[in-house]
Amino acid sequence: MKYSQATDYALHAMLYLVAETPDKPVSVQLLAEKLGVSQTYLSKMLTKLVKAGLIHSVSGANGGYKLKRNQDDISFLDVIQAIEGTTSLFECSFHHDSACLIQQVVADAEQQMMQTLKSKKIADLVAHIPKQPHERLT
Amino acid sequence: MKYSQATDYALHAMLYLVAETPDKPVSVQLLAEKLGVSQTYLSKMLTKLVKAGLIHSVSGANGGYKLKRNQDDISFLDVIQAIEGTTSLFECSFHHDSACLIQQVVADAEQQMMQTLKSKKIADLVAHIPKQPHERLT
DNA sequence: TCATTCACAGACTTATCGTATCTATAATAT
DNA sequence: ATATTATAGATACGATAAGTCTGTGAATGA
Ligand code: SF4
Ligand code: SF4
Repeated sequence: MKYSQATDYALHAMLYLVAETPDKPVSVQLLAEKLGVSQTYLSKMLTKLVKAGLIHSVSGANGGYKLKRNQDDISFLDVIQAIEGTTSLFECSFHHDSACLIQQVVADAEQQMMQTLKSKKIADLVAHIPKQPHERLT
Repeated sequence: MKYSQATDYALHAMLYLVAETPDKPVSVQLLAEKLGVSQTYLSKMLTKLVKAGLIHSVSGANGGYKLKRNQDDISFLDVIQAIEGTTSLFECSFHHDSACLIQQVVADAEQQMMQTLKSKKIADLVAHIPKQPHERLT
């Protein structure tokens, strides 16, 4: 059970967007180059981020992506949920008259994690971005 | 991103084991019947629980499974990790000289969840077990 | 001792989902 | 108009989850 690699890409892309100039859009071509991933694939994730209202897209020449909200407003949770969705980690596959307590327990725990992820903002790591392009491990 | 259905089965099986008599082993046949799942498939998960040291298996006639440790000692986290494994939720697929902060943030959050799951014991829900066999939703 | 009952292991099939590519279309700047 | 860029859809591939089948070996009890 793991977050998808797409989430990894999205988080890194957001990191670059936060670090870049606040106004001028950044093309997917540049981002893909920095991350060492194909443009078409990365654009899928960026589109999800757009639909989640985190970033804004500009079509046409000199277009690209830029932040939509205030950068201090964008949390890890926002990005992760934009990619992974918001369905809860555990859903009981049974049913009967009373409510499901196992599900309740796991949901509580997941809430703890979400709380933390919500408090951490992407902008918190902005100083951390490496100068060189990323190198893939796998 | 979801826990596997196997985790669902395992949690419910543990619930039954905790509720049953403390000493006499329960056969996989009975458990499978209660949960409405095939014996061979359920036994895979029970074997994982055995290897994780949570339950004990007794071969031969009148055999089955019974708890190994003190029942108050078995947490949700124990069961979940026995099935899902212990690899962390997020692993950065890149590398460079400095340490990975994104990974750190997510790991911290995951730790929060694990903390909660560790504090919740299976035995806490023992009064909750339904009399009737489970009915599958999907 | 012998047959029965059980857990256990491995091979195997199938379905589902993540990963990735390709292509076509629509929007915009020059 | 043309080049540039995002967006959508179709498609292919691989990995993992879900589930079945079969055989093996251990304990029981008759
Ligand atoms: S978790 Fe509890 S409520 Fe949900 S199906 Fe199992 S026993 Fe019923
Ligand atoms: S250290 Fe930070 S920037 Fe570098 S790969 Fe890990 S998450 Fe990405």
